[in-house]
Amino acid sequence: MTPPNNSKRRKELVAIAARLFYEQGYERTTVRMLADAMGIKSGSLFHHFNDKQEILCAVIQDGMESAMEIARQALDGVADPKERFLSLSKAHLSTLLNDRNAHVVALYEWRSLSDSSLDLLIGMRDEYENLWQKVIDECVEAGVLKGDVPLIRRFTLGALNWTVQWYDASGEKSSDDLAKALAELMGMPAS
Amino acid sequence: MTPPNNSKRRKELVAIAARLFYEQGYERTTVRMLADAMGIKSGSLFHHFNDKQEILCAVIQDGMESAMEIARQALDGVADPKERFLSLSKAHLSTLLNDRNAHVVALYEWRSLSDSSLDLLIGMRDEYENLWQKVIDECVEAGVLKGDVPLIRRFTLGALNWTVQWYDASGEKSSDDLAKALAELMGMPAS
DNA sequence: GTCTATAATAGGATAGAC
DNA sequence: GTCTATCCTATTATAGAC
Repeated sequence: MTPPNNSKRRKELVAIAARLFYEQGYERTTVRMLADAMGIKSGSLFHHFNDKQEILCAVIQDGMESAMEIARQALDGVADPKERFLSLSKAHLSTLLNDRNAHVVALYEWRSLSDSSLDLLIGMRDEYENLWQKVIDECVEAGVLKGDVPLIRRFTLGALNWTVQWYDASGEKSSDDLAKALAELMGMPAS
Repeated sequence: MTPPNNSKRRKELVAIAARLFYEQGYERTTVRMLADAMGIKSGSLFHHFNDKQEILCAVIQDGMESAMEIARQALDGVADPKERFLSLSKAHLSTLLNDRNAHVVALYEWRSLSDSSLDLLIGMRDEYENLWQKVIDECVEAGVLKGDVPLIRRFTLGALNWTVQWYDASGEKSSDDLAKALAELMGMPAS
């Protein structure tokens, strides 16, 4: 039987898998590659996970959880709608661009999940999007943004999520710089 | 030997491949699936293409070419910077959301290309991005947008490209509606 | 919890006839 | 240009010993 889902060892293995899935994509990463990176043989992998897809599910769960946690922290104690939007954007980009891996996988590899994994994770995704929805709602109510809130949320997350495709961590701009630039583009210059 | 790259038959096959790659992703699509959809046996596929990856390259080439053509048409005869931006956005979303397939594959499956295919295609991508760069440049010069132009281009294309992940063609909003909404969000309401 | 060994199959690609 | 037949390897997953 596989061990409990919250074992420390499993967490480590999931983090390693996240890195490989991030670097090469889920489908191109074989269980042998995973086992190698984990320092075990491929047969041993199946002591921790029932199948390959379950590893992906665990990675995505991990990515969503940490994104959620960092997002909540970022909003904690911040009251001004513009500031909340900026802080949430910084948190989002931070998980994507600095601590790359799990959150990126969570955004880009949904297609490879089984239906039952999808059921498990879709609630977490909705929860995260609701956080954004509320913050944008506050901005609209405060008059610093205008338009259809779900649409603004989707455009914003699109602009942010796409940074994964082009951002160069060794370049001049920090992920915080990007967040600021996006807020400015949307008519919310730093006050 | 494989036939010339511009044969009509090959174009048809590439379009079919584009649909499958769009629906399931490149890695999850097998050459047998491709052959089935094309109405031939898998062995026959290799009369038209040297290997699977070459099919992807052809699909992406196709996607970039048609996106480029539609973009040029959209800008033709339009002078006002704001109008040009809107028109280009509409064209981009139209190739992504209505005539889904090749352009979507072109955006999302770069990772699976071989180095030599990459060399071939990277120039086309740059050309397309340059088109956007110029239009945004014009907007900045006209004072309707402000900020770092490459950054604005990337955020804009991110917001647009991400629509693939959530857009529902059977919903109320057309792809043109989305383009308008984004322009408004960026402080360029229809005049 | 990890190992070795291996089963079972799927996947990309080729050869040669028609 | 397509078919049949098939090769060859990679891949996921299992079984049983330690």
